[in-house]
Amino acid sequence: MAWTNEDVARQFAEIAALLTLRGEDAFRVRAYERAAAAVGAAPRDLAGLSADEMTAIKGIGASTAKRIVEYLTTGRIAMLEDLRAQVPAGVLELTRIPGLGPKTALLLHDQLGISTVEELRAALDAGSLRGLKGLGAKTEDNLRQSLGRMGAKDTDRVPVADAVALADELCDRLARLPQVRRVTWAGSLRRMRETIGDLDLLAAADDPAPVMAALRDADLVDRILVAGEKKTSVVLRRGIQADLRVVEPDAWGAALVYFTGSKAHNIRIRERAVRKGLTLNEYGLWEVQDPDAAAEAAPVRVAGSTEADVYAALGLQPVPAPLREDAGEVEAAAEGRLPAVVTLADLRGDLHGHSDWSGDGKASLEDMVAAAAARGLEYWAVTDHAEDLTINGLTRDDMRARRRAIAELQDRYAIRILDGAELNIGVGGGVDYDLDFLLDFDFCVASVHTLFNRPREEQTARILAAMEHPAVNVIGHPTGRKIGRRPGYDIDVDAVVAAAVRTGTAVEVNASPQRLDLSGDHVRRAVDAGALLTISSDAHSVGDLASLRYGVATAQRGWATPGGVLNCLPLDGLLEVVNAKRGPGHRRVT
DNA sequence: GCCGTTTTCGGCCCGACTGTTTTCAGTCG
Repeated sequence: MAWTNEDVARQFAEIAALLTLRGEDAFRVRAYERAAAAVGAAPRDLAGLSADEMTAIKGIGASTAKRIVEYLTTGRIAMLEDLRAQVPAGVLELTRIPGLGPKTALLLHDQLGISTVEELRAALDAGSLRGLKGLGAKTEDNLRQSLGRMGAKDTDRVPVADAVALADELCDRLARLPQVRRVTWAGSLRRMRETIGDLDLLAAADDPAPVMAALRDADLVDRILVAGEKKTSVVLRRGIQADLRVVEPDAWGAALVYFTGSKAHNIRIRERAVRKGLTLNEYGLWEVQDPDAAAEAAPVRVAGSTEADVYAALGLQPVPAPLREDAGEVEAAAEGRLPAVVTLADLRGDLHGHSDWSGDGKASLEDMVAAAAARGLEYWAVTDHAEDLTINGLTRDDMRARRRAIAELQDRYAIRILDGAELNIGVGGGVDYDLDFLLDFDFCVASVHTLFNRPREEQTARILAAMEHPAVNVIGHPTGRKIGRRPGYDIDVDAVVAAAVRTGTAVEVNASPQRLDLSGDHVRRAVDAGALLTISSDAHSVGDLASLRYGVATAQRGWATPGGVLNCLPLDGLLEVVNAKRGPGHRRVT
């Protein structure tokens, strides 16, 4: 049961979807959706919890806890099996067609017996949808178009870094319009999720019409989905959807809160507004109108021009965007115990990077050092691959030669160049070279690069063994996942995190947008356990150093503070940690 | 189905846009 929480979350999400299709009470549906989210974000593995401990998690009640226990003990949830038996599998698939929701799916099934996408296609061709209540020619047309595009790459989520580039481009263009006072991107992109489903753009302008027109007419746009007064949606040629909202400047803060989400976070703070006798929408935080008041009485806006105003008026600390996932941040903000999360400016160095001494490095050592220095870093560790990685690794002689190159560069650059290596964790937990040779390095990352599909116990034991080594300072990309390409290898993250605390080894937040490893959820577990993190670019080129922002955002999503991040320490503090790991019997790093 | 510093019962966030309708349902976020 490697991914218990994710498994359970999926079961609940499916229950919610099937209940919706059955036309069940919307609040019951939401309860299951909320339970799915709560389980997915839970800081501990559910397998180790009793039903009582589960209900302590917000969003898990007696009923859902019982179903979790049922799933953990029997591997199935009877309620879900019943639902599956009642709703043909294809009907759920129908709702994945854009513009086709549960009501229409149910109508198609009940009236025409349609329960697969193929049957819908045939029904459209045969013209048998005509005459159905509420389905006119236009809807028929839209469905035909949607079906035509199913299977096209439209629906794929894009990596966060690609989305940032696209969103920046669109914002730059809109910012040039004379009507636009402010423009930015919001949504899951601002929360810095790992992948992005659509781009949410927000602009402040007194006259929205020209701004809407500018997006509709942009050459990046493939087609227009929605063209309203306050909202425009388009699909970009790149295949991703972009939504634009334009508000008056006084509503900027409230609109930014609304448009940043997450949906669950918004619901949470809107409920809080209601309890305070207020109502929150994208135009502001308002006093609730007295129903007896004169119809022409102007509504009173309590807050709206900045996000901080809106949160303050709700009695909340301002919540950094990456934390807005309804994972306890609202409660923490209400109690004034929101963490001061790590920021890019807190990073004093980068502890994982490559030069072209590694076979896969794309820039010279000096170019990398210069680039790290230009970013204002105090230290940079060059951690080229070690000899066991036969394709890219450096022999001992290579490492000695590189050491001379570092010394020569060090004379000319103020930034401290740490002589490092990225070691390979062997199948038994051993690493490259020998102890004596390893103690000549200043800093070592150790990572798994081979044999990804070992059993969980073996894979975990392998990493734990490497953590015991006095020269291993951090475990690189601890789960080995590549986003959208391969899942992580099967390890017990909680055990790794516990060992990190015990051995004084850090765990990496690899900032490469294709890794983001640890993930935000795993970071949260590490933070809760008190493990030390590194936020490292794993740069293989000069440009890769810019990835640090994604590592920082991932650490923020896991509630990490500068105090829990090794490379937020000044150089002497960092070296103290390295020497502490080595223990008294071994050579010191100075 | 969940939840409570007004509540253990009766609430549960709020709005834009489209299409098919003469006042609103469905979908989406």
